[in-house]
Amino acid sequence: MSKIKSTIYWIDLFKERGFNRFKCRRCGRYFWSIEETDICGDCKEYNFIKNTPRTKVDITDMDHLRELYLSFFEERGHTRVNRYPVVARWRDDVYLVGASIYDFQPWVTEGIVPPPANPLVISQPCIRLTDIDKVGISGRHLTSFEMMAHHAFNTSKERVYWNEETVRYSYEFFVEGLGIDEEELIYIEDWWSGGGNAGEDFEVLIRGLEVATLVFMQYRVVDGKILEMDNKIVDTGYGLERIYWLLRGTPTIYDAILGGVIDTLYSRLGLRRVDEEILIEVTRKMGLLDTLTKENIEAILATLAQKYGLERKDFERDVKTQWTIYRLVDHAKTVLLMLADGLVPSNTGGGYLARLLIRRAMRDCIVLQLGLSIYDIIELLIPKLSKAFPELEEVKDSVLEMIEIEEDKFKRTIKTGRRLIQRRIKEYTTKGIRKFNLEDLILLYDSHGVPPEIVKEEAEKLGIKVEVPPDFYGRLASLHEGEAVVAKGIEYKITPEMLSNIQPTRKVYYEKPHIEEITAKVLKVIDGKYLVLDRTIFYPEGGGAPADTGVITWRRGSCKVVDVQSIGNVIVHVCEGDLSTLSTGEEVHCKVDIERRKSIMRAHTATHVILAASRAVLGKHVWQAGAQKSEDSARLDITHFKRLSGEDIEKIEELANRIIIDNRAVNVYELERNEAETKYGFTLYQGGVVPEKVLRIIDIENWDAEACCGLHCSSTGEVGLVKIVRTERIQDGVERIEFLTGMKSLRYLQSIEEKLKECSLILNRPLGEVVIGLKDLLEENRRLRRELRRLTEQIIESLASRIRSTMERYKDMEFGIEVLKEITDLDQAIKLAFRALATSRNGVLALLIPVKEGYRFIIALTSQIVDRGLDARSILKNLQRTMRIFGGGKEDLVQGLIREIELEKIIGNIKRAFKDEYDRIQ
RNA sequence: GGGCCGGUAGUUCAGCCUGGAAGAAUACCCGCCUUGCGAGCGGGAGGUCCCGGGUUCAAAUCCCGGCCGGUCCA
Repeated sequence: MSKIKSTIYWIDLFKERGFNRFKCRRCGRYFWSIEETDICGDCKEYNFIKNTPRTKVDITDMDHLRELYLSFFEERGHTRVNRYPVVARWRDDVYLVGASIYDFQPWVTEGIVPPPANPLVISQPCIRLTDIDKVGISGRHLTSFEMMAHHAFNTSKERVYWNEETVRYSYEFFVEGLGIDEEELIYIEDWWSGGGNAGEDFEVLIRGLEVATLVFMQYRVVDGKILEMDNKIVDTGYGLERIYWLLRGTPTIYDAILGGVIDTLYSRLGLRRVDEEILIEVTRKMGLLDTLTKENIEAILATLAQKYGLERKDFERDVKTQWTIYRLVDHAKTVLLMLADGLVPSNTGGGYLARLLIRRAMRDCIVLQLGLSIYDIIELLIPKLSKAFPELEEVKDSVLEMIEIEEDKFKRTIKTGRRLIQRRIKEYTTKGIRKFNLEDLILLYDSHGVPPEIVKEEAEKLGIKVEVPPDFYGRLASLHEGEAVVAKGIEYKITPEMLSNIQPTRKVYYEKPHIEEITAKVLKVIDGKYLVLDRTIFYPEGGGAPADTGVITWRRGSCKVVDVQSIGNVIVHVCEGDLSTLSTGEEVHCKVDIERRKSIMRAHTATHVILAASRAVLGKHVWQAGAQKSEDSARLDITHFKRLSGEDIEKIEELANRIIIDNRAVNVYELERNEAETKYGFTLYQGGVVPEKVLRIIDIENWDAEACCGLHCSSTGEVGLVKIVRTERIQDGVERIEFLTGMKSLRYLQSIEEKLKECSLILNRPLGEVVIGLKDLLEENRRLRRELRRLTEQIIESLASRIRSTMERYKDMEFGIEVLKEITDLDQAIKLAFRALATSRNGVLALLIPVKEGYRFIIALTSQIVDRGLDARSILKNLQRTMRIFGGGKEDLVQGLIREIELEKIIGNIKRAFKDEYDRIQ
């Protein structure tokens, strides 16, 4: 991408303070520094470890540092904004928040919604899994971190601040806020792009460590072209953990931020730590590697082992153990943040990322045979983190339960995996293979979730070599490459441009949700199908609720409204009927199908009631994962880590109905966004609502509050009876609840009662005894089946002896042809045939069972006669020359169908075929 | 959202590719051996082959659809 030449990097402050511009001889980038140097901070090894920069404040812990930062910017005119959840529910392009700016994308950055405050300061927990493989090893990578940030949103109308002020703030924070010498600061000129936006930026480095990035976001990237935006956004990011590490000067970032937990783990496990001096050197070397491969890691370790005169294997194991513990603590913290914000582990979606982390951590524990589980670590972490995240205490129990369940699931996966491995190896040994097949290795992971490391461990115990190719996961990726992505079709041909000159539609359905009819003025008719009015009572499709239907009439005609869509802030009515007699400006009369509307309103209010009931019964981790309301039924998808039990459902149903009987008021009002978030928290955003500046709140008195644009009952009593009719697991971690409201619940119960009554009538038992009656019936059925089998055995036995006595002879062949009336099942006939042949040596027997097309038949041979060369299949072939006979089988048994009626002819043919074929083998 | 794997005796699974008599191990019941336990030996009982359709003379097996479970990727 071509960089735009810009004077944006030339900051007055630099001149004032004596910064000069240099070019790095390593990376070629320009940078600003007071001290003269030809190498930028990024290309140097760290030099703050065990040698921290001088500061004027003594930072006691991370909470202290965070507070210092936030209040520093508050004092400089920024409004403090609460952190957002790490689960990015307001976006559909990402699952997790990876930077503070994610909180404001796309609504604020695109200028659709004003920022919650301007300028603002925030400390946003972020999760990034892109460098997951470096975590632990590099000494500085984390899967979760806090991005402290000050943001300013400049528009063409309002300038807040830009490059000069931004750099000045950063300088002041480090030099005045923390009291670090200005000579320590290095500002590297760089370019940032991501999420469709781009801009120049400064990387701020102190002693080789990047502590902040200051981005001047002012371009949009479309098809590789860079276009200037109207909105210019100051997007900064100060790494809380990075800065804290800098001030602590510990060998790794993990020791700085989670040292206490790491110490506890070490003493609990009774393991030896790597010597600190050596660890520092390991970390320095690893920190400089761009990509970590097994080879370059081991090369470095080998060199160091030699340098310090250590046994290479021991040293490697100690270092790797230490890395693993770092990684475990890091992953555990990230998982904790995810789960605490309501992510439920799953086989799909965002929940999968939580599962992935948990499984990687568990795999490490197994491979290194640490007597540790991620559960223990999370238990240790909760008290440490609850100062910064007080909500952890609240969700502690369900988080720990989720972890427990995940651990069990993975253990089960490993257990099945071991069996699969053993089975493969059994196959190998019979075939004499000594090496594990790569295809099997891929299959085990891809289809069964067994990591290759586990396969290696298990298989090598059994003496089979396993080679895991270095690009194992890459091969998997290419395996999945060809998978198609299906694009969603666009339903209507109305674009926002076609509506650009039209005034926003007045939404009378919000003002008066209960009125049925209204008069409105025609603003535009598009394609003789789409009608735009100045005001409407037709609710458009949205938020999981379908559009209203109804009729519109005017002086010379009328039409049906079949769908309603909201495009921008214009409501478009999709009509069926002749609109040609309609002219712009004409008055029309609108009438909605009010019964249908009321049904949907009941379903909508019930959805809120049930969601809150689910949270009350199951826990705070329950979030709405989707919802659909229709005239006839409704469904709500909730996140939950277990299948809903019958008891769970009963409790939810009961609680929901209690709230309805209470007849609580459903209040609808608008609230300024920040105020709403402070008052209710992020549980407001259940239905994937756009967080606008002003939110429409649906508040069920002392029960539930959600931002929602739907139409609701005015009190819960209007919902009527709520009946959950079905639950379904739509994916791991998401349960679907289908329910009915009002009269439909009653009708449902009535129809069930009706069916029960019918059962009672059929079983001839009172209603209360149908279950017992049914059980008795099934038991009797089983008993009769056994009885039937016993009797059939007897019949077979007696038929067999009858057949034996009627067998005829041809030369030394015994043969028989029998028509069975006592048996209808072909399998029983086969049993009978071999039973009858048991006493004969050279025997062949045909059994016929009459059916409507003719005769089902089998022909069975004794093994002796087969040994002598007679083949049942050639007898069949012989018969096919004279009869319409279909079938097949093995040498001693053929079966099939004879499509002939005349029995005597059939028997004659079979008899002749027996003799013919016997003669042929003589 | 997409891909892959699986559903057979109480349990763990084989059989499926290549259609033709539903199997093994284990647990269970009975007997024998043993002072007793463990174990061993012999025998017995245990099945809606997930459900529905299709192909076929014939389906656990092949095809389509559904349900359920597992798993990987985004």
